[in-house]
Amino acid sequence: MPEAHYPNLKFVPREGGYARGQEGFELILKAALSVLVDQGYRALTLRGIAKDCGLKAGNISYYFKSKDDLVRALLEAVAGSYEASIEEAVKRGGDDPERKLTNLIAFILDDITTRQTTHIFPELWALSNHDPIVKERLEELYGREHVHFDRLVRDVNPDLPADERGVVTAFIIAALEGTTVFAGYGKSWRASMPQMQTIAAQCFVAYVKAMKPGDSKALATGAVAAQAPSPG
Amino acid sequence: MPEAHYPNLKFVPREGGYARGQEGFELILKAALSVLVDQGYRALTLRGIAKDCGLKAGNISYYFKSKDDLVRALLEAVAGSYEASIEEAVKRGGDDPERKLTNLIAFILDDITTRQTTHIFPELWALSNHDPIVKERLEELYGREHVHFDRLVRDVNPDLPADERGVVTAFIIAALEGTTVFAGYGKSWRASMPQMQTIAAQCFVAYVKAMKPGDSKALATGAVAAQAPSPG
Amino acid sequence: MPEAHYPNLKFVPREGGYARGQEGFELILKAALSVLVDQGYRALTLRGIAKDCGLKAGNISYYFKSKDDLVRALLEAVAGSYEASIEEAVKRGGDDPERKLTNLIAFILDDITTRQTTHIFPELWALSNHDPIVKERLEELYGREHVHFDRLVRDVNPDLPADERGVVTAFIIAALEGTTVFAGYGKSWRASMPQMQTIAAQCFVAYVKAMKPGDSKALATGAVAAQAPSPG
Amino acid sequence: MPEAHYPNLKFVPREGGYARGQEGFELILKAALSVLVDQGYRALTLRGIAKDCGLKAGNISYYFKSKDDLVRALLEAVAGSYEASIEEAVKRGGDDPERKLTNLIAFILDDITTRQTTHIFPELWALSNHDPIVKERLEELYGREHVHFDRLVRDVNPDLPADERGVVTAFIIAALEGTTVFAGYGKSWRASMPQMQTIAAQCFVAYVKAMKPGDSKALATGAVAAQAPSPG
DNA sequence: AATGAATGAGCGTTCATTCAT
DNA sequence: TATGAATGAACGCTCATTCAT
Repeated sequence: MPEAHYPNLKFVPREGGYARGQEGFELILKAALSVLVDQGYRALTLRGIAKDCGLKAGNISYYFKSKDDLVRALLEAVAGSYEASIEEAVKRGGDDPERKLTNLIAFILDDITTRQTTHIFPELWALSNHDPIVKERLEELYGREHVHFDRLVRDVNPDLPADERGVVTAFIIAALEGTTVFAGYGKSWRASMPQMQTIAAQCFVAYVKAMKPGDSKALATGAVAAQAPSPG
Repeated sequence: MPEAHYPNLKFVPREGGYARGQEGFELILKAALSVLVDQGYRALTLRGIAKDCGLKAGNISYYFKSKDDLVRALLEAVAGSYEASIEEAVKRGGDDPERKLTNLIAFILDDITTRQTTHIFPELWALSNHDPIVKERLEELYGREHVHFDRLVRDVNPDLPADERGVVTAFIIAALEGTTVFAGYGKSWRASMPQMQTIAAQCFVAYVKAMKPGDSKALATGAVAAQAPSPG
Repeated sequence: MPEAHYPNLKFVPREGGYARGQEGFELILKAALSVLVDQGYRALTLRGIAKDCGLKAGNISYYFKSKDDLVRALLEAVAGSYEASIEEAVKRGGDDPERKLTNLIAFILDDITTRQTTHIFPELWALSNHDPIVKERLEELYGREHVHFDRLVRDVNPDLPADERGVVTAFIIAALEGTTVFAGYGKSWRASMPQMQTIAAQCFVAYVKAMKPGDSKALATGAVAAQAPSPG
Repeated sequence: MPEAHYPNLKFVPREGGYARGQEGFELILKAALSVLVDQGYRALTLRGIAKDCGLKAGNISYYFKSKDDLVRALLEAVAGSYEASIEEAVKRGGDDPERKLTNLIAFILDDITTRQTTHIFPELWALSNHDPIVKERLEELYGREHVHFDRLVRDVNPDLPADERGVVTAFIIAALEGTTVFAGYGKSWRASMPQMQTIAAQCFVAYVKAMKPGDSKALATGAVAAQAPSPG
């Protein structure tokens, strides 16, 4: 259970590596993460980070040449870590496609109840609307998540054309991630997350299994037929 | 199509009405909304807002005695407007329960493709994690949305116990709202939103119809059975 | 007892009189006085005054073309009122010179226990160091007070040369006014003011009576002889 | 002659010492003192202080976490320095009680002719009416001054009961300090200060010597008898 | 590697003042 | 007369950043 996978943050040096010691580097990023989680993006100031890790503000500029740099590194660490945890969950897998999909759904929904995930991702979503770098990294992250889900969806329903599969997969991911806001850490429906896991798994697995090619053909808004996948 | 329902923002005076002119009041709130949508919360400064509406920074303090006040009024306007648009969509309704539910799903998914909705709500989600006022208002907003959805879900499947219905309803809302991040304005899956509307409607309506009492009983994580709702 | 002689403030129009209604004029000055007494000079803002008298800030600029003007008018009102109350006290007089002097001393010491006097005069003293207008008006005020005291001192000891008399008179006034800070309204020695009145009267009357010409001849500092006025 | 004892200001670090460099700390306080003396409390702004010591406004916040803090430190420096100079004057003493008292009176009257003292103390008196911290510090300062004077008064007239002695001492201090406003730096009677020193010494020493227990018994106002201390 | 010190820009806010109505 | 609205300047303060040590 990913109770706290951020402690496992892997801080990958970019572009030839950071010039100086790795320890201070990680120290700062962990402090930044902590501030972001505890106090939000507005409070993510160099002084705040410095205080959290016992350094002085000036010294942070020694490790990161600008705050933007630091934020980017933090973004990378967070995204990379999230990717890694999904990867791991996928590997733990299960015995058959449906079970694998179910388990991955459950894993995602578990993860978003984490304080870190609940607090960080909405910040990233907000940032991504005005910061192309965040936007791109987030798209990459969700792209990789999409690959994993898409593979499982294909295994569950091999007859589904790739494009239709892609969309339904995207919707499933959107649904799961979106649950953060409603049943994440400290949210109103947090206590119902176990039931939601059951519901999500049942709902999406059943739907994927029952889908037939052409089912997701778009209908004009207002004329969307409320119908189950076309009976075969 | 709610291409731009924020221009229709109703600025409801609080506390017996604002003492000062309603015009400047709305002018400022519209400017603030515009800044928030265009540049994000970080750029929501008094000077930024002032520039956007052709005033000077000091003058905004004449209308709102603090920035907090302004932000709260903006929050109220945004939330109230969203509530109103949902209300309206519910009224437009449809001929039968399934159709009503389908239409409401479609409406929500339409609305989140709006630039305003796509840009504002993630900001609110992020803020809500550290600002109790935002959190509370958001919970109220989604609480009202929940009431509407819950009623339709009940009409579609009257046999479902209220508590189970509440959870599945919450999950549906979470799924729809969460789609903002993936298929909202400017997002990767934006172009697939029509298909997603179809998918969401099919998936959730079918699931709700098929649900039997006890289906959403929580299963131990890792042992979630990938099963369709128990066949009746 | 001058418990509240500021309500008797006479607002004398200057230089041809103020163009408009006397009522609003006085209203504003009274409010300004009230703010000054209650909250100090720092809080003496147009908005503060306006709030206190139920007007709007802009309207004050209609009566006083600048805040400086208002402050000057307030200064005039306060100083004039203080002068008037001294005048009155002098008139109430007494039956013989010593008694007159004693009574005037007692009056001054009574007056400075007033909340208004205790709060306003230190503000004026402070202002006078950097504002020539305040300085000049204060000098005029104390000049007039000096005239009254000087006359009584002369009556008590007619043999004293005018210049020596002037200095001892000035010292008496300084001593009395200075008591504001130590035994004025809310001050540590406030409760001992009755005894101080006795002490001041005894001390100064006795000294004045005993003075001989040349007594106050300055001695080099550090060599000041501690001696009573030269015994005749 | 204490022409300028403020340059000797000892800036005592509070709370275990200031974390930052002592030099800049003192630089700022000296600049603040200079601004206060030269331009008054109204002009005591961070920007003004900064300009005076060649720093930028923001940097002052590095040394003092708030302006209040700075003002408090300045208050402490000023008060402490005044206390120290009195202490020193007391030590320089004299050969007998009367001479000691005379010398202390002369010292105080000398000190208040200093530009700094003349300009600063009225500001403090004014502030003390609305700022409890200033009020308290000032009371402490004058309390210490009172101790010194009270001891000398006791030596001059050992028969005087402590309570009566306390009041007459307080009055003497009030008289001396109050002279600031009339014969301080730049004041009308400044040139007569030497004579005032003689007068004050003669007047108060003679009075104290002649006092008998019960002399300062309060009389009903308006009935204060103008009488010398009861003849023994 | 780390700090203390400094800076310039910008923040929210308050203020005296102006002006059309 | 009186108000609402607006302005420009200044306020205390925070911030990211720089740089000598």
